[in-house]
Order: sequence, then structure tokens, then C-alpha cells
Amino acid sequence: METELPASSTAPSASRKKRGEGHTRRDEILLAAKTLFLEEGYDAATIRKIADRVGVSAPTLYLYFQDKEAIMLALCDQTFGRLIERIAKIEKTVTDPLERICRFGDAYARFGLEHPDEYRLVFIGNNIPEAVRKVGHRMPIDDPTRPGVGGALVFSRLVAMLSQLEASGVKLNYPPDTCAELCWMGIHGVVAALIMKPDFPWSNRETLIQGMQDIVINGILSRA
Amino acid sequence: METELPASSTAPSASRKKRGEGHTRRDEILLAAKTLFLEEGYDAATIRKIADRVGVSAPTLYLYFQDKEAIMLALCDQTFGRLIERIAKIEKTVTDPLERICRFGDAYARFGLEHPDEYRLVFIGNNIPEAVRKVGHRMPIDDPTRPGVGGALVFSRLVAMLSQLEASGVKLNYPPDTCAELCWMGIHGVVAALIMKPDFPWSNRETLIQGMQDIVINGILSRA
DNA sequence: CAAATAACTTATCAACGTTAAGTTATCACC
DNA sequence: GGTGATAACTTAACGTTGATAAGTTATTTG
Repeated sequence: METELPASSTAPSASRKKRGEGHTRRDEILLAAKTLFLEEGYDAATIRKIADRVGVSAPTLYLYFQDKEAIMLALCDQTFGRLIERIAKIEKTVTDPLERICRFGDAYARFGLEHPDEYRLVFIGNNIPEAVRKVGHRMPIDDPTRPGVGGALVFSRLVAMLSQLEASGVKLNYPPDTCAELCWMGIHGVVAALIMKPDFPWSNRETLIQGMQDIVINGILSRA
Repeated sequence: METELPASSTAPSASRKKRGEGHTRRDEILLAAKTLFLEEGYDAATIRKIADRVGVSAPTLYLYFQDKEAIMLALCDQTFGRLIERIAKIEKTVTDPLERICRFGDAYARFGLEHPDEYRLVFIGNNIPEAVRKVGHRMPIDDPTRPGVGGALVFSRLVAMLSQLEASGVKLNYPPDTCAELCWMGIHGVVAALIMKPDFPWSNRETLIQGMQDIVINGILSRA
């Protein structure tokens, strides 16, 4: 009657979690999903593949996440969390407003290039769902625990830095919001290009990053 | 026996094409696909919807295109052809090297925002076939009729313009190649951001485009 | 031990891109 | 004016996808 042999054949078949330990399974799903997303991209990483890697059935994922998109959003928050930490550290250690912004750009670009797949997952990619594309919005941070607001926090720090720079007496060519957008777009352009076309014979990476940084900073500062 | 009433009910049911006029149907498909892509985006514009709009069955599309992506690529070629035309026109009508570059940036940005889906597929997409992924490389434009090389031609024109600018006696802060990369990265950053996060409350579009243009041009020109 | 319920599975759905196989209409030719 | 080749097209279906409904275990609590 095949009383019990706990899936001795091929399936991973993770053991059933005990009563209060659902979050463990949730973390397992996130880890598997992250790996698969980075290995194969959002579309190719199907619910069934993720479930297989965890060792459970596909519908089990829906016990822990509302839909596939929610898994993606949770991963975005993880990634943004690390970047937010770095930026918070800069804000604590660096006092000069202009120096802060330079360090921000440097940290941002470096973060993107150090985690190209995660960066691509959040900022690039043509097939990611609507809500994920909205990651980075600055306005509605009504609920800081809501998935997907990590990017908003990052961007809001840049806006804050530029407001402080203006408050410190430096004249800007545009409002702080617009300056922040232009700064981000410039640096993002560099990071995105380097990530998406790694085989292109680009000029030296440091030259491009530093160059774009100089260009953007000089461009927003009103020429004395 | 319902001998013949040619689909008088609801279906569009386009009439069958005569012998040599398959290309007519092909154009109809392209038009319907373009409309639907722009109305609902690449994913939401399903094969069945396109076929419905044309008035034929879904598999009929596969008589004219290898797959869904081939339809998109054909549309890309149409669209990029128009951008190349615009740039060629600029090169013919505008003589001043600096003015040319400004006009290039303006045309490029405007084109990207007018054709977000095509732009995304060629310049941002990460899940697309080899032939398209390498678009933007300046080196190997071996076969100009191959789908997707439009971007390479565009970039090569920018490099040429910057070389001409330098040849005209203007001092640059970087080699022409690097300048072209920085120019493109900056403008691309704006376009990509506006396309990928259309719901973000960005500043005024024209301000951002013109601003980035100013910033990049000023940053490239050696300060006299 | 027994009720409650967290954790999980099987079976199934509609929609997707795509293919196989069959059907009709048109043309060239005798 | 028939006849055969074939362009143009359809119906039926395949394999996957994300997602849901409904049922089944296993654990905890009283």
C-alpha cells in the first residue's frame, strides 16, 4: 500500500512546514524565485518552475503571495533595501551637500553594475508587469511596508539632497525635482547601457561614470 | 443549406485575397498589429486579437510572419526607417556641426517617445533574439537589410557628427567616441525613463529633453 | 481523543503562442 | 470548359502559462 517513503524518487519534495513556520517557506520561495528570475528572466521563470525548485506544488505559492507579480515586488524590496542602506550611510557620514550627491551617484552606479541582473529586473526589461514598472514612484509612500516603494525612497533621498544643496545657497538651473530626475536619468543611462550591451566596445567604464557625473553636476549648477 | 451569405453577422471576415495579392494581407496585418500594439502594448495585443481585427483566423498570421516577434520586428524596421530618414534630412539641411547634434538629439528623443514599443524592443528589451540584441553596435553592419540594424546606423551617424564637430575646430572634453556614448546615454536615459515609467510624475517632458540636451552638450564642449 | 485549522495537493480553468491537417478559391494550361 | 496545381485560408488541437476551487493531510490546542 506504499505506506510511507517520503518521495524517495526524483522530486525535491520539501517536508511540510510545521504550524507557525510558514514564513520559512515564504523565504524559500523568494530565494528560488530570485535565482530563477536572474537565471532565465521574469517570463521564463514560471510558477511551476519556482514551485519545483522549492519542492512544492504550484498552487502552494499562492498561499504566500497573491500572484506572480507579488513575488517580484517582494524581491524588488529586498534589492532596494540594500541600496537604501548604502545611501543612508552616505547621508550619515558625508555632510557637504554637493559631496553627498556625488557619492550618491557613485554608489548608485556602482550598485547597479555590481548587481546587473537585479538592476535589470527592476529598471530594465520589457515584460515586467505594471506594478513593477511603477517601482520608483516618489509620490505615494503612504504605506512604507507596501511592496515596491523601495525605489521611491531612493529617489526621494536624491530629491532631498538636491533640496538641501539649494537650501545651502547653491543656485540650481532647475527645480530640485527636475534636477533629481536629470541626475538619475543620466546615471541610469550609463548603467543601463553598460548592462544591456556588455559586448559593445564602450569607452572606459570609470571614465563614463565619472564623465556623466561631472556633466550632470555641472549641468544643474548655475554657472557662477 | 446556407448556400452563401458572406458572414453577414458580426465577424469582420475580410474577403479572401486573390492569387498574387498576399502582400496586401500582409500589410493589413502589419497595420492592425501596429494599432493594437500602440493601443494595448505588446503583450496585450494577442495574435487572436490582431487576427480578429484583420478579419481572418489566428493561424493565418503565420502564413505571413514566422512568429509574433517577426511582426514587431517588421514594424520596427518601418519605424526606424523613418528615424533614419529624419536624421538624413537633418544632415542634408543643417550645416553647422553643433546645430546638427542638437537636432539629432531632439529628433532621437522625439522619435523614441512617439514609438515607445519599437524603442523598447530595440534599445531596452532583454528577452529578444540575438539579431536584435546586438543592435546599437557600431562595428558590424554587415547586412543592412537584416531586421533591427536601424539602431546601429543611427548611432554611427552620431559618432560621425561628433567627429565632424571636432574636425571643425571645436575642442571636446573627451574623444569623439566617448562623447557620442555620453550623449547617447544621456538622451537614452531620458527616453528610457519616460517610456519605462510612464506613470511616474515626471517634470515636463520638453524641459527634461531640452535640459538633458543642454547638459550633455555643455559637458562635452571644452569650456573656453 | 477531537475539533480547528495551517499547510499542501489534485484537478481544472481560460487564454496564450503555435502547429498540423484539412478545405476552398483562383489561376495556368490543354 | 474541364483539370490539376497551389495560394489562401480554416478548424481543431497541442503544450504552456497564470490562476482558482475543492479536497486532503498533518499539527496544534482544548
